[in-house]
Formats: sequence, structure tokens, C-alpha cells
Amino acid sequence: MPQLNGGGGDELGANDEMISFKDEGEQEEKTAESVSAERDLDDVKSSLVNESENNSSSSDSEPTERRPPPRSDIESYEKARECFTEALRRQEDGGLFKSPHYPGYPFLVLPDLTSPYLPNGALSPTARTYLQMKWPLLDVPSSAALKDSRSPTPGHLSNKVPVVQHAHMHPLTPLITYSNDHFPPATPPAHLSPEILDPKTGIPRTPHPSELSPYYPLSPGAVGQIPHPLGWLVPQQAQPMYSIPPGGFRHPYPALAMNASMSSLVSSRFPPHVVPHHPHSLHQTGIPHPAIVSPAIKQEPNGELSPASHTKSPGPAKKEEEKKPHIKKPLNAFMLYMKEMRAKVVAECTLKESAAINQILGRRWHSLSREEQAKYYELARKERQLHSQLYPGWSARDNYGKRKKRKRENKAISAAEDPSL
DNA sequence: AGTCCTTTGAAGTAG
DNA sequence: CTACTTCAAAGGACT
Repeated sequence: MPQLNGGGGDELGANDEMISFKDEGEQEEKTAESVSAERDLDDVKSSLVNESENNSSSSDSEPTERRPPPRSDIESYEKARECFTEALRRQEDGGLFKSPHYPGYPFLVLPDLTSPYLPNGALSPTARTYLQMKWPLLDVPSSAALKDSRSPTPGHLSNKVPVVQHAHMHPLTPLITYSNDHFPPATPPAHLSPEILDPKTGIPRTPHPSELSPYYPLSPGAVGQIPHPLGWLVPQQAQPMYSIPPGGFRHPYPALAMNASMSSLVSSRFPPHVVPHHPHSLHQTGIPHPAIVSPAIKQEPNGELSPASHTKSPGPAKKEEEKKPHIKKPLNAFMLYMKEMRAKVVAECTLKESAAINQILGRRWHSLSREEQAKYYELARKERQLHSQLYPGWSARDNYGKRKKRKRENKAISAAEDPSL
């Protein structure tokens, strides 16, 4: 399993070599390159195919030992090519492409990199220590409370908020790059207005609440507080993580053992009707938790959040069900990563289809270094932890069948659907 | 308007 | 326990 230690923690962390995407300037470069090169997509196609085929022989099955090439301008080119390759693959393979044959692509697939967790689901102590060191702002339990990160022990959930900003390099730099989508480097730090960079046009603009994320159907006034999908853990530009509103910290969770990050998370992401009200809560903006998507709520954004307001229901059973707001699953690590990186990829590539973008994101995910992935695993773990605290009775099963039936006939028709087979 | 596509991971179900 | 299924996000493409 992902033994972060194994005596190999060193070399793992060492040669991971920060494959972080130099989004900033590179983005323009790539975008320009993408655009220009896209015109020559047809020309590039053949060469790409050749390259892929040539490499397929050597790295056919698993590119496990792929070493990141020397970083240079090549990287940007590679990224652009990645987009082309993606488009190409979709054209020629019909999406069947599986093995990443990217000669120059810094594919760094560490076999045991996928999860920092121990088999029991807990983050390995080493991983925790690692996270703690590399990611102090994360609420990784300190040595005192290191016993079990999953259990909401008071120690773990202490109010000790390490609001420390590393001047030289923020340990959350990759996460802050979230905000790069919203706050390009050129944006003055003090400028906290939710101006974002239009991924398509590259023009800074003020986002509509709906553009920010379905997670945050906020009024424009509240937008600034949650500028990012991971805003609960992502510091806003010049603000420290777990930013405290000017009026003070909102502690809607007096009873719930919860640390500051949790509190921040809850107060910003979870709806008042879910979050126990504190008498002194500064404001309950009526921000529905991202995890809650009630059709009733959707239809009546300005109406009551309480789904119980709906009385006309066919039957008691259905009524019950309608009453229940749809509590979404907590996002996993990859989903969190996707939310962060999507805009970036969209900006870099000319592709628009989410399916294609997701393929790229999937490959990038694998190319992430261990610590970078660990960050998202940790974020996801926190998401789940908080989710379970807020919705103790919730089960993923509750959402089964809620969605329209997906067409998995393509994939698993034989096993599931078709009895004739 | 609704579904598909596509990705990974978590959690559920079935055997 | 293992294998499989469902759902989470996203948005263009498709029906």
C-alpha cells in the first residue's frame, strides 16, 4: 500500500519533483500555442500518432517508471500537445485511449501513490506527519492529537488554527492556485473582489453567483466570502486559511466537536437548517450546503430552505422523500482536484467538452506528485468527515436511484442489465 | 429537457 | 473478500 515511509518517504518526496503546473505565465503561452497549433491540428495529428505508437512499444502497459523530463519550455508544449492528443484521440480512437503514451509528458505514476491511507482508511501516520510538515495549514492533527485523524477528538478538533503564512512558499501553493483562476497573479493581493478570469476569453470579469459554483448559490454580496469551490480550506488571496470574517468567527457549531477549519467550512458551506444555529451567529446567509440539492430548493431559490414547506405530495412515503433534501455525496479527492483544475485546463486547451477535459484531468491527476495528491486526499477526507458529522444518518445509498438512470449499458450491460448474457 | 460522455474515488450491493 | 455498480462535478454534444 501507499507506504509513505517504508524508508522511501525520502525518495518519494524527493523525486516527486513538484509537477505542479506552472499555470501562470505558462497558461498564456500554452493557450496561445494551443490556439495556433490547433489550426495545425491535422498536421500535428500524424506526428502525434507516430510518437504515441513509437512509445507504446516501450511503455505499453504501465508507465510506472516514467521520469519527469527536464523542465523547460517543452513542458508547455507538452501541455498543448496534451490537448491536441486528447482531441486527436477522441477523433481517432473514439475515446478508447487508455494508456498514456506521451513521450514527453511528465507522467509520474507511482504505483502506491494513489492513497495515503492505510488499509483501514486512516491516513498513515507517516502520511499525516508528512502532511503536517508539508501542509501545516491543513488541519492535520498535531503530534498531540495525532492518534486518529478520523475521530473528531477534541484534540484534533481544537481551535488551534495554524494561520501561518509561509512567506517564501506557501505550503498550499498548489491550492492557492485555485484562486489563480479567480485571482490571477496580476491581481493585486489586496483586491478581494471576486473577479475571475474568464477561462474562455481570459478577460477578468465579475462572476455571477451561478458561475462560481453550484456549491455556492450566493447572493453577490456573499460571493466574496466563498470565492472558491474549496474556499473552506483555501485562503483567499492575502487571507490566511480559515479566513475569519471581519465580524469575527462564526461558530455555528458549539456542540459539535469541530475545529476551526471545520467551523469555517460549516459556516460557509453548510446551510442554516442543517447547521445548528448559534444565537450569535453573525449571519446565516441561507447558503445551502453544496451537498444539499433539493429540487424544491432549486425551484424556489428565494423561498424557504426547508423542504417541508411543500405540502402537496402524492403520498406519505413520497412526501417523506420530498421532504428530504438531496444530500450529495462528499467529493472525493479527484473531484476536488477537478473542480480546481477544470477552469485551468479549459483555459489551456481549446477543448470544451467536459468529457475530454476530464480525461486530461484524469491524466494530470496521475501525474501529480504524492504530496499534491495527498493534499486532495486530505481535503476529501475532511469533506467526508464533516459530511458524516453533519449528516450522521446519511448514506450514499440514499442517493441511489436519485439520478436519472445512467446509460451504463455500454459498459456493464452484460453483467447487470442483460439477463440473456 | 433530459441524457451521455469521461475521469477517480468512496461507498454501496451482490455473490 | 472480491467484483461490480452508483454517484459525486462539469458542460458540450446529442436525442
